[in-house]
Amino acid sequence: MPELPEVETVRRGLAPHLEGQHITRVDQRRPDLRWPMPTDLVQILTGARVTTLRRRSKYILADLDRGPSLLLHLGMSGRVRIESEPLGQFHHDPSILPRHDHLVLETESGSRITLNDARRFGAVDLVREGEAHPLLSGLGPEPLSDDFTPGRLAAAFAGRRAPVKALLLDQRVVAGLGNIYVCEALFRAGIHPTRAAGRIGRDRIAALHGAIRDVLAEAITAGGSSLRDHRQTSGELGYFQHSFRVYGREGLPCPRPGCGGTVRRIVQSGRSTWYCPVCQR
DNA sequence: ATCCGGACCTGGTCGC
DNA sequence: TGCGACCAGGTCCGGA
Repeated sequence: MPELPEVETVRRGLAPHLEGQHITRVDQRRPDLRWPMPTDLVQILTGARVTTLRRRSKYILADLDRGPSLLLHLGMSGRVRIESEPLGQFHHDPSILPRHDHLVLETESGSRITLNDARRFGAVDLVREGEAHPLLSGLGPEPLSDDFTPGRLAAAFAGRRAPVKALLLDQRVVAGLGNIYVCEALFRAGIHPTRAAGRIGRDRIAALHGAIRDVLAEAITAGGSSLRDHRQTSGELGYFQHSFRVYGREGLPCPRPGCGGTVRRIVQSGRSTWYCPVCQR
């Protein structure tokens, strides 16, 4: 489900409940999600203190005061639930069925953190110190960091005949984008999603670079608003879904003033793409 | 090397 | 109300 902004929102929601806290109890309810969880997961986590919660791409990393870091990925349907009330008194969201609660952490301050993932495309793993973890080692630059530059994007696009949409979904090119924010960034940059990446001019790549940063930053801000309102800490889309300009808006008018186009949906390598055929070229 | 389609899962929605 | 078809925010893998 979650792309970079949703994962960042989950991280921010989780941080006050985890950072500095000892994990007092761990309940692992199945051996695997997409892959097997480490056999020593419960042993490593129980009694450990979380020092820092970080995010890399769509992964949340909890550094521990002992040994490895905990790695979480929410896949398509992963959610995190935070409960501070004792069991039994908590009136939880009925849309999150306890049926798919796979991992539960309790902290010394009494928070209970539950990973729920119906489709089980998510992942839980440990990253040993100094290890080049296979899920992390191939990742491209963090889009909101200084590592992500127009030049680097241009270099990744050079000579490539694949549609620009496919390359933006490739986590080796830039990390953290998914279907939604790729559609939204291409719309903002006025670039047609089927255009061969290698045939986009430098100025338009620079515009795309800016659009990627803008849309992610705005979505994170909106996620933060959701957090302050206690609307969502779980990985669901926050307020920003009301700001989508093309995603999911087939048949609606293009929001660009004066454009007059109609948002279209096509399918590219099995996934829906929404765009405006008039102002995206 | 690059590109694409299929695979992994469950649940929600829509049309009949 | 029931049932099948189709769709979904990710990403790894294998074959062309």
